[in-house]
Amino acid sequence: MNIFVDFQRRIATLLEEIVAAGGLPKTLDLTRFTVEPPREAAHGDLSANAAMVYAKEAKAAGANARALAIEIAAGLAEQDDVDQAEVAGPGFINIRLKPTVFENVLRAALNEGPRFGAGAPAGDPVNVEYVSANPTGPMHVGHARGAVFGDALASLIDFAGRAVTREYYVNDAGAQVDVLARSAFLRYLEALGETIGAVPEGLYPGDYLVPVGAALAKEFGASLREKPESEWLPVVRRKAIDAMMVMIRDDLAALKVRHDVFSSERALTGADGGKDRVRAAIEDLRSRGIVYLGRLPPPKGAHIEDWEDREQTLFRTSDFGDDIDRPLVKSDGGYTYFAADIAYHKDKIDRGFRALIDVWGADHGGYVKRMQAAVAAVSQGQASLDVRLCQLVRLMRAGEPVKMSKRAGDFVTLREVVDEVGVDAVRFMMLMRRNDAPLDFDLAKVIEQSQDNPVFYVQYAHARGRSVVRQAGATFPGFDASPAALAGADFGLLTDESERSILRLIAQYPRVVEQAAAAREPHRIAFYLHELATGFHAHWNRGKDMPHLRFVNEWSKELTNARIALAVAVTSVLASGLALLGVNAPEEMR
RNA sequence: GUCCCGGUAGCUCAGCAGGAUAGAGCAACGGUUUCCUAAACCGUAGGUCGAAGGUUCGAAUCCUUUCCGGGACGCCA
Repeated sequence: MNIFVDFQRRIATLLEEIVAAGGLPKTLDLTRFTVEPPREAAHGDLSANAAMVYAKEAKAAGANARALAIEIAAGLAEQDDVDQAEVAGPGFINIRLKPTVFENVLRAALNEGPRFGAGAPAGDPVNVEYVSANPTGPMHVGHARGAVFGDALASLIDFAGRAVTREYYVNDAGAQVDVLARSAFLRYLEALGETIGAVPEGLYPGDYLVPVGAALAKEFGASLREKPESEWLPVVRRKAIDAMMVMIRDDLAALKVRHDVFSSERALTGADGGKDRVRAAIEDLRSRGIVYLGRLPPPKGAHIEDWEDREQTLFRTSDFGDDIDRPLVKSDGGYTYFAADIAYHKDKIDRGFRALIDVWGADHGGYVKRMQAAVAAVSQGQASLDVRLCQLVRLMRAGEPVKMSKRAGDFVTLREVVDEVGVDAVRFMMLMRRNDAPLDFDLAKVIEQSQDNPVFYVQYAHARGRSVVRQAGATFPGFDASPAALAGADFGLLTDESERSILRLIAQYPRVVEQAAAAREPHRIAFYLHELATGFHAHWNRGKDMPHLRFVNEWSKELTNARIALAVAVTSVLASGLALLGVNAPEEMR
């Protein structure tokens, strides 16, 4: 139940009547105006800007914004659940609702429970791809942001009513996995008793490959040692990639990030047998005349030592909005990463997806246009790709930047941070920030100030609400706190202004969900939850000075019923929002 | 040189398709614990929304120019 959408519709109906009466042109776009909660409580419960938006059109019929507003307001004022509709300022229509509206919202929140705020199923299924960290080592803190963001975004879109598939693209086909294999082979030799000394430049030095080497030694004994690289490399590579993916899946689980589908780049290329779908995708484009042999100008800015001007296989991405055309085949005959990525996105489209979302790090920003061009080309304009860029996390330790590099081997792993500050704090902190704003993540600070982290504030509100419900049970033996029982309470007893303001916040939840999903901005949920928690804490504290405002009133079970209903609705919405963010909603704080 | 993302209170950040007197947390200062958990609450103070033009009833928000910071522009992934 979304009262904002409801009134948007009602005003649209009134506008249609005005159009029919000749007061506005027939071509009116009825989606242009908004119904929103006014910033000032004094302005009522809802505010609509319709009259100002259509002022120009009204002028043609001899009216102005205020006259139009007065007409709309008059129509609204006649409706049963509208207490008052008045025109203010340049033409705002401020609507004050009868209490029954909010009582119905409360009832809906209780009856619908965890589904309150969910959107009706609508729209194309969405494919959300996120994380896609290379299978060459454990996840580090830098990966966490995109992982948490993508996971929460997927949950949000799903809750808002669109089917979502959560996907991870495993980059298991490039040169980096050969490096991984050589690095693992070194550890294998080490496990066989050889002294390997320092890990050579260009290989991954991390300790996490030690167990992989040991497992290889256990499985193959010394048999791999005598073989040429061309023979052992595919074997070691397979084992190492599998081990890395197990590790990454564990890291994801620790961060409570889940995926439905893991897609392998290697499988697309047919490198281990099977159909070469990269080639198929390129051939498809070639047959349509958008792949050709040509030359590219040398890149500007960054000077490249070994730039060679040569004829190469190019994809005419510039026909689809990219700046220049892009190469598909490397000089050694292999596919570029881009070529494989085209095949991968084509695969998603072939699986029926028209709406694609990719979550990338900001360092891939330069890649957006060409990928969108590719999706447009491959789908013949039927599919769209939305890329959400997460600015890189600057990891700090007491004000000092910490370098994060797999090669250096001194990166801070995701696991270390999760173990230290907890998954809830990591997730909430990352989701309290817009994805396209940079984030300084100071380890020392997060650990030291974890008490001040907003996640505890919101979780505490939930725990406090649950405690209140338990308290009601202690005061009234056999108290029935089930939503069904509470939905029958007399909500007319909730007359205090701070109770009403909490009800207003609850009524906003469906709107926040809808808009956060449409804007693809999970952080709006986090901010909303903080606001709801603030309202709840504030109201709770008023009960200290004014005992008659407490949730549990031993002298009135009716009043207690109504207020516990409010508390249950608040905890229900908090739990719902926290679930979208993947953060635990505790029964009590320890 | 081109492209992308930022620039809002001392600090970290919100600001919802352009809406009414720009908000929150932290830090600062002053209060509140016989009372459903003080991991909380109340109050005070703090802002030329980087700058300049433009669009209109109205701009932190849209457009142009410009300054500052970060990132990307290679057959890497």
